Amino acid sequence: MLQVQVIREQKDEMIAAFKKRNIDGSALLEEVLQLDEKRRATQTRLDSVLAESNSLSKEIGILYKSGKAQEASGLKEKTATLKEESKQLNDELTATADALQTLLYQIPNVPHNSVPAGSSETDNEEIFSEGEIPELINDALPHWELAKKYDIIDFELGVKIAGAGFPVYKGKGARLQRALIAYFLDKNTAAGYTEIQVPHLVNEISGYGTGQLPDKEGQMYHITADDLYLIPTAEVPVTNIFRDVILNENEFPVTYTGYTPCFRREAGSYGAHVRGLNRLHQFDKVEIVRVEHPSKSYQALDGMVDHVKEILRELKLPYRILRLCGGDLGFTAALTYDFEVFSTAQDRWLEISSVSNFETYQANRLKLRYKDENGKSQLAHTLNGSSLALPRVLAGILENYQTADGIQIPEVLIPYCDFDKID
RNA sequence: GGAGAAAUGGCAGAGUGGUCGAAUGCACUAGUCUUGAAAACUAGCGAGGGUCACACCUCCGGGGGUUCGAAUCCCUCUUUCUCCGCCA
Repeated sequence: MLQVQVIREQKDEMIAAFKKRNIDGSALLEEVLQLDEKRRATQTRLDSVLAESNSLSKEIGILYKSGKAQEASGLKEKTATLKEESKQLNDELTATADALQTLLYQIPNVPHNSVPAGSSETDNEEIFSEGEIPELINDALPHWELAKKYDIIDFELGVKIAGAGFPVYKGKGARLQRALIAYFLDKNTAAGYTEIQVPHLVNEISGYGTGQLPDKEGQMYHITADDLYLIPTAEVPVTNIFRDVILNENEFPVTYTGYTPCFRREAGSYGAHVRGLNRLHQFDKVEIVRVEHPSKSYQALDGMVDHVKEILRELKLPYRILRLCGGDLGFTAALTYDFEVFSTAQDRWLEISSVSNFETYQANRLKLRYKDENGKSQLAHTLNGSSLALPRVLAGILENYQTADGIQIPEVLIPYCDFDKID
């Protein structure tokens, strides 16, 4: 959520930046400023009515104490009008503040300077690529065929138990999945992230805190009986640890890593590109989350990118990094780098990580602040990234490491698997 | 799931209708003292809105109500604790 005060000061810059998202922000921001002005004016009027009524009440108290009940009841009549007035002003204030809040919830984050303009993923900017695209054997298979051939993932069984998009991993497939989780967590903790296990269901407030609500209401599974949401990413529970928190400056940086399953309804996204592991309703992901001082957050973002790079390098997977364009940028992000692994057998790139700086956008919703050197509260910056999303990494490994007589296990994973080949 | 108790500042803990945003202690910050540290002493020390700065306003788990006036009384929700039941 944007800060009204910043909108007041930088409206024109914001409008320019929103153009990169193909949004005309001028009317929206103007409305915010008008509502805010109305809010403050109403607040001021209400405050003065309350001040008067407060002082009358004090007087009445003193009068009663000194036995002048007659005079007191005279003053009481006065307070009745004030009460009526304050009630009205309060209703007005609440309505204005709600309208302002609703409006602010609808405004996405301001794209960072480096974000290219663009309308779709074709406008994303490739900034880096690495790794050899392997030459595959003649009858190379996509991962869903490999999964069947070696009996390591059973998609039909998942359909039977839950539905499409809920695969069942078996034998070496399950073990490889577990190996990847352990390997990612080990890499992250070695890089200084504290491992954490969090709830997989969150309440509504948490959904608002990180920005999944109200924007992506339909994306999450909602348990209506208890009004809880299945997490679409560990970002939600992990970042919400810091809701209503005021950090000391010396507590920066805060770094957490956590493994969770992720649940996404993916309503309406069916078609050729969602076969196999490409898009699931339930998948596993290891996430990294940072809370940073505003002056350090972009440095931290670069550090996260380097960290993910290192993992992919160790896995020896061919990948590229994209800087998302305004049109593809998530609602809450100021800058996002997507990592994509090349899926040889499908001949396409698969997104396996998304690393973002949200600046103060989430912090403002979360009320996540720190005390600066003057003892004033300032909003912190939040960041997060996948390291990594499991199914597509798995797809990439299966496809890129296939040979005529089985699937090789990447060297770094062999200690975690206790086998070096799926055959 | 049933019965009872509770929820106050970073923590502990007073406060049961009026100048209470809230005693006191601890912690913390600054200063005095000290060669230095500790101790002691002095001062400061919740958050938000508002203002050039004051003033002023709001917040004692959340929401609603009673009252001229609520941390204090009533209703409701949430959470925690104790006992019973159930259970991986």
